[in-house]
Amino acid sequence: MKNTIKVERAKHDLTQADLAEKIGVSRQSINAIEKGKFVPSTLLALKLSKLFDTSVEELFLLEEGD
Amino acid sequence: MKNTIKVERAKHDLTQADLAEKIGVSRQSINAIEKGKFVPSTLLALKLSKLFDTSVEELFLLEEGD
DNA sequence: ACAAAAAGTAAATTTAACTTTACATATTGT
DNA sequence: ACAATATGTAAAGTTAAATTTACTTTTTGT
Repeated sequence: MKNTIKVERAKHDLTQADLAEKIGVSRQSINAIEKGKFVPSTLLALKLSKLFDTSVEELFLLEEGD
Repeated sequence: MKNTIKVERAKHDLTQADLAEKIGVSRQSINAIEKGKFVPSTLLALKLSKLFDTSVEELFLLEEGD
């Protein structure tokens, strides 16, 4: 499972802390998600896709073995 | 958080057990998700939207307070 | 170069997703 | 009505998501 959060964050000029605050999670959670340490809940995924005006499918990409 | 899994399942003529097997979770998980007892992981949400040929956004709907 | 801001990391804990087993109720076909 | 299939539910347990605190490293601005 890959994700494009770092890129979207750059497009929207947000720091990890900014993003964390906007969607109501800890900064470390954003960092961990970007680094692929875990996959966020559907709730978070939806909030992220909404904020970035994209889709969950574009933000989170299924890979072989998922 | 609402979801339209029951409807999609009907469209595709699948039982809860059928769907559970197809995406690799227990039947009770499907039932619990349909009943709104919990929100599935992003991984499951993506598998469901793929199987039903729709989007996570259409399958899972954010509500007030989410 | 220096300071400040941003990002990375990690251990310990809490909360939520998901499983298993097991049984109860509802629906459908004959 | 009866049997089979499908759905609902619940308790107990496991796994994964997310938090908190706290510290280190990297990046950016002046």
